[in-house]
Amino acid sequence: MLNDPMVLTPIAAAAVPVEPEKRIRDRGATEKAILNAAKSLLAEEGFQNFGINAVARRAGCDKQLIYRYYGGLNGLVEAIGADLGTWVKDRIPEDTGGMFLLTYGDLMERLSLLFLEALRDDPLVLRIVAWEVSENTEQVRRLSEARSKALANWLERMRGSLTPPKGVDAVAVNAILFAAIQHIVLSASAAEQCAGLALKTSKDWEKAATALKRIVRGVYG
Amino acid sequence: MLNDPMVLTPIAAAAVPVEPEKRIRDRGATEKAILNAAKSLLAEEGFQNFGINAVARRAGCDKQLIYRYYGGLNGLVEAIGADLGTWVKDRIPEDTGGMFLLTYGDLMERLSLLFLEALRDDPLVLRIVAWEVSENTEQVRRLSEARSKALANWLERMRGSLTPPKGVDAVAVNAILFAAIQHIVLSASAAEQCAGLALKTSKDWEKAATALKRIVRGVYG
DNA sequence: GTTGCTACTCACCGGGGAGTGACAAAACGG
DNA sequence: CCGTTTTGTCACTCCCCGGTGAGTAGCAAC
Repeated sequence: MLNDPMVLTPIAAAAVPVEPEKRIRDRGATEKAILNAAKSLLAEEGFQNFGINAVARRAGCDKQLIYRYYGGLNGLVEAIGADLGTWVKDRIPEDTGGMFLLTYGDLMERLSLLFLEALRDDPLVLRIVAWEVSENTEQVRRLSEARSKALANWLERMRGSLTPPKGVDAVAVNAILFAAIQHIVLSASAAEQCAGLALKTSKDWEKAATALKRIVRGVYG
Repeated sequence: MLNDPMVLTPIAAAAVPVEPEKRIRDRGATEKAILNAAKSLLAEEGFQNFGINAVARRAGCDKQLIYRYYGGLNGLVEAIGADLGTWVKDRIPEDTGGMFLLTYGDLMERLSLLFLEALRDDPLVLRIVAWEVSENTEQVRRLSEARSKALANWLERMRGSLTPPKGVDAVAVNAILFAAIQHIVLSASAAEQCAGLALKTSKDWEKAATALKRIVRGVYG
């Protein structure tokens, strides 16, 4: 009643006979295309418009394939999360550039700034952070866990034999420090400012970095 | 074809003749009901499921009234934002309890903790903060502005004649401090932890507060 | 060939969202 | 009393979502 394919299809097919743009049959490539589509979609649009349909559209394939290859959105998100385990390591130089890190304060100052930089130019992870504080589903919880575990691990490995000053709860302080960094970058990406502090130009960011250093030095000396 | 009201309606009407539960006609009350519904919905469910239909459902009225009285969701959000201007003032004691705040450090320590507390038990504002870092629409931007303006104002008023230590960019440092607080509370509400720091029991929170104090004292002395 | 597997597409379903126009009924003004 | 305005309700359209079942196109072995 509404649509009669037997009438419509031949006409359409005749009107647009070419423009095949045939997707070559390659499961591996398609899977990658889907994963990349998902990542870039998440990075560019955020979790708000993140859905099966949108990913399929961007990947240029049918959503059915997402169900088949990843078992739906959940599986796809999990696949994204898998990369997260190595994010910090990949993003941040393992050796801190031959610097002499004599004290725990030296270390944390350096790591804070590195983390800030890394977050600043990884929109995907940034969106995930935003997601983590906005939703509390199994999906997101897994992402969150993967990320925080990797982070803790990384911190531990970088620490080496350095120890924080006596009487300072380093876990708590570091959590606050990293929370601050995440929120600053989040705010900046959403509104180009945070609590009255402009975060647009590189000059703005220098100010933020200086303040951050000061804070770190304040606690850790 | 699908539904024939002429057949169905009389039957239904006859079957359920009573149960009037008549909404009394009172525009003011209805407006308030809508606004409260919107606020509580936002506070409890977050911005994700925040929409005309949901608000109307919760308010127990027709969504048409939201369009009529508030001009749609935008207007409604703006009405919510209007309260935000006075949030800090309402939530936090004007006089800091007869305390002796001798230094800028004293002040900021106190304000930080107060802010933390205030955020912790105001789910609505917390959700708005999450919204601010997740979306960048005109709607949210207005909320954000109202809030940050009020915050800056409040800080300024509380500061009085106290001045930060020389050489410290108080604006930047405070932005980072408040960012940290916001993110900690956000994280806690979403995952009961932040960067490996548990944030569930009051003991956990004491640890966080102690660390925060240390940080503040570190920069401001 | 034709049989069978794999990669892929299509058309459709139910559901819920935003938004709108027409209507019912109470309240008000004369 | 009657007409108008205000207040509230209903029914409907359009759109997009997630999900699924049925079908198509390439490809390889027999």
